Amino acid sequence: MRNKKRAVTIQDVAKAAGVSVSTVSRVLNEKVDVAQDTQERILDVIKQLGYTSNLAARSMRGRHSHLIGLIIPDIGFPYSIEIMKGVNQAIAQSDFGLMVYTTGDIQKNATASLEQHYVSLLNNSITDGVIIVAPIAQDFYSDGPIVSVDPHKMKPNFPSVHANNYEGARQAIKYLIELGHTRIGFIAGRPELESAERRLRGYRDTLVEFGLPLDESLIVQGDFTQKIAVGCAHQLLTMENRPTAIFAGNDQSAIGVYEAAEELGFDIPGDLSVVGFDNIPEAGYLNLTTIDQFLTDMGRVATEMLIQLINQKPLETLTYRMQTELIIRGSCSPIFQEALHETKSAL
Amino acid sequence: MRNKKRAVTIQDVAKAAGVSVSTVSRVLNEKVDVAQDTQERILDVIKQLGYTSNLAARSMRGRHSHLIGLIIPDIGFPYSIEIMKGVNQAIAQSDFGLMVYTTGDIQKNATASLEQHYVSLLNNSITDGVIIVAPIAQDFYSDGPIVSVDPHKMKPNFPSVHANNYEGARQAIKYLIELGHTRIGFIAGRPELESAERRLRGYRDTLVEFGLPLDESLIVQGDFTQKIAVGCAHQLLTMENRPTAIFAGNDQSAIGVYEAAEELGFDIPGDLSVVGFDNIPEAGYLNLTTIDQFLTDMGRVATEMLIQLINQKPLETLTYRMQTELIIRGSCSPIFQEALHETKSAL
DNA sequence: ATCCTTACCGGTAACGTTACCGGTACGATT
DNA sequence: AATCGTACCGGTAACGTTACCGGTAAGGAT
Repeated sequence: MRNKKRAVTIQDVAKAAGVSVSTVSRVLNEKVDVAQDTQERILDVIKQLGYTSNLAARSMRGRHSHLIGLIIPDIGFPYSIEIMKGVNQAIAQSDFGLMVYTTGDIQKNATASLEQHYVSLLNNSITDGVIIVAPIAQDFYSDGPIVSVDPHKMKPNFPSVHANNYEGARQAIKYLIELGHTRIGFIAGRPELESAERRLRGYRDTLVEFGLPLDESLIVQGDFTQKIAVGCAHQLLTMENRPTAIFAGNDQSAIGVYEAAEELGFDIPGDLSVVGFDNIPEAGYLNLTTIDQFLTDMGRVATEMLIQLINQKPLETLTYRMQTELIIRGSCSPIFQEALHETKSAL
Repeated sequence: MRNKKRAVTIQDVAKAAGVSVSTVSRVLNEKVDVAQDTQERILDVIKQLGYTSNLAARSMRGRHSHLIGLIIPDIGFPYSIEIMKGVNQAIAQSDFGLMVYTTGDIQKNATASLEQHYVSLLNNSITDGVIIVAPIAQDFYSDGPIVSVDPHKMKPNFPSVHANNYEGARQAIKYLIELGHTRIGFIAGRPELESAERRLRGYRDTLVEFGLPLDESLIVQGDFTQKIAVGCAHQLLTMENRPTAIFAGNDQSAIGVYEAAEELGFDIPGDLSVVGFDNIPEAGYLNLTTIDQFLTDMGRVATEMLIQLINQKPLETLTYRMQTELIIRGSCSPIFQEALHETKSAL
C-alpha cells in the first residue's frame, strides 16, 4: 500500500458519470431517490472503471461496515475449526464479510484483557458485531453487539450459544452404565472452563443417580489436549483396580486415551471402552463413540443471532442451548459380571 | 454500531493527557520525538481510558493497516483448512491481523472477476496485502502486494507458492510400480486446475518411463471431491481387467475410493492399493499412503513472502516450489506376479 | 397564475487518524 | 552575544465516504 497507484474512488466515478458523489453514494447504498437511467449510467461507469468502495472510509463514515469479527482460539484446534465452519456457513448466506482474529494458544495467552482489546479493536472501528469463542471474560465493553460461543460463565451478560454439557455427560455415563460398566474413569478439562465443570458435574451426578460409588481416584485432571490426556490415561490404566471405561472430557483427550491404550497394550473396545465429547471429524475416523455437541451448528447459530442483533431484530433467547446427542460407534463394549470379576481378581 | 455510545478517540486521550493529537499519534506509532515522561503519561491515559485506535481511520489515512487478507475457497475443505493453519501460524508470529474472505464453493462460484473483486475490495482499502488460494485468474489489478497459493497457472504474473505436483505424482506411481503393480488407475482432478493437470502428466510420464502401457480407460475424470470419486472408483473397480491400485488425485478422492471399495467388498490393501495426495489429517486416521505436499507450510511460506513484500524487502524466489514427500502408511501392498495372473484369469 | 408536492440531485460537514510542516525552548557552539 | 542544532510538540490538511440539508424543475391542484 506504500506506492499505491491511486485507486479509483467515488469521485472518479462521479466525474465520469457526470453526477455528484452524493448520487453515486446513493446508488451504492439505498438505491432510492435516483432516476432509473442515472442509476444505470453510474452502474456502467462503476463496472467500466472497476471501482470498489473503500471499506475503511465506508465503515468510518457510515453506520455499518458489513463486516463481522470472529475472535477465536488457535485455529489449529479441531474444536475451533468446527465452529469456524459454522460461522462461515452463516456468513456465506449473508452479505457480511468475516474478520478472523486469533487469540493464540488457548492455554496461555488468553486473558480477559486481551479479549477486551480485540473486542474494542474490532467493534470500535471496523466490524458491525463480534463473535467470541470460549471467552473468559464475564462481560465486555463494546460499541457493537457481541455473541459468544461456549463462554465460561453459564449466564454471561451477553447473548451466547453453548451446549448442554451436563446432559451430554449424563448421556455418556448412562450409556456406559447400561453396558455394565461400574468403574468409569473421567479425564476432566480445565476447571476454569464452564463446559469442563458441567461435564464433571454430569459425570458425578449420573453415577450417584444410578447408585454407583464415587471414587475420586477415577477423576484425573486433564486440560482438553491430547498430550496431557495420554498421561492421564496412563495414570488411570495402571492404577490398582483400573476402570473398565473412560469418559474423556473431549475428543482430543479421547485420542490421548487411544494413544496410551496402545502403548500399554490395551485393546479398544475389548479391554477398555472409551467415550469422547465433541464429535470432531477425527472421532469418526477413530470409530470413537462420543457426544455430539454440534459445534458447527453452534457457530452457525451464533452468527445468525449476531446478524439479528446487528439488524436490531429481537432475539428469541439470550442463551441458546444446543442439545447433545450420543453418537454410538465402536469404542465401547458391554461388560459382563464374570469378566469384571476376572479383572478384579487378576489385579 | 447503530446506537454507538461514542467510543473513546485519540482526541479524548490527547485532552486527558494535556497534549495534542499529534503527540498521541506519535506515541502510537513511531515512538520518536516524544519525551520519556510524556510518553508514559500518554500510555497511562490510554490504558485508563481503554482506548483502542480506530482501524478504519488508521488504515484510511495511514500507510499501512497491519492487516492481511486471505481469499480462500470454502473452508469446509480440509485442503483450505490446512493452508489456513499455516497462514495463521505466520500471522501469529507477526504483528499483522487476518481478514478471511471465502469465495464460496470451490466448484461453482469462483470466477476470475469475483476474485478480482475481492482483491480490489481488500487491497484498495483495508489490507496491506492479500494471499489468494487456488486462484483462477492469471493476473490481478491490485494496489497492494499479492501472493498466491497453488495458482492455476505455473507461471502467474505474481509471486506464488505451489507444490511440485509432477514430482509428487511420480513418487506415487514409482512406489506402486515397485510394489509390482502394473495396472494403476487414476482419478483425475478438475482439468482446469494446474495441479490436477500436472499430477496427470506425472502419472502418464512415469508409467511410460517404466515401460508400462498407457491404458486411457484407467484414467477417470474426478473433481477432487469425495462424492464424485466414489463413482469414479466404482467405474474403475467394476471394469474388465480392473486395476490393482488406484492413485487418487487428492486425499478426498482417496476417501471416496475407500467408500467404493467397502461397498464392493474390496479389502484395502489386500485387494486394492490406494495412494492419495495432500496428506490431510484424515489420511493419517485412514492409514492412507499419500503424497505430502505440506499444505500448512505452503500457507506459512506464502504469508512470510507477503510480509516480505509489504515491508518492501526483496523476495528470494518469485515462485516457491514446495517439495513433496511420499508418506508410506498401510493402504498399499505388494503384488506378486502369480496373484496378478490369478486376478487376470479370474476376470 | 400561483402554490404545493414530488422526484431527483448537489454541496458540505463530518468520521478518526496520520503526514507534513512548522514552532518553541534550551543548551551548545562560535 | 549571536547563532545554531536538537529535542520536543502543536496545527492543519487531507484520506474516501456517507448523512444531512437544501435546491431545482416538473407537474398537478387550487
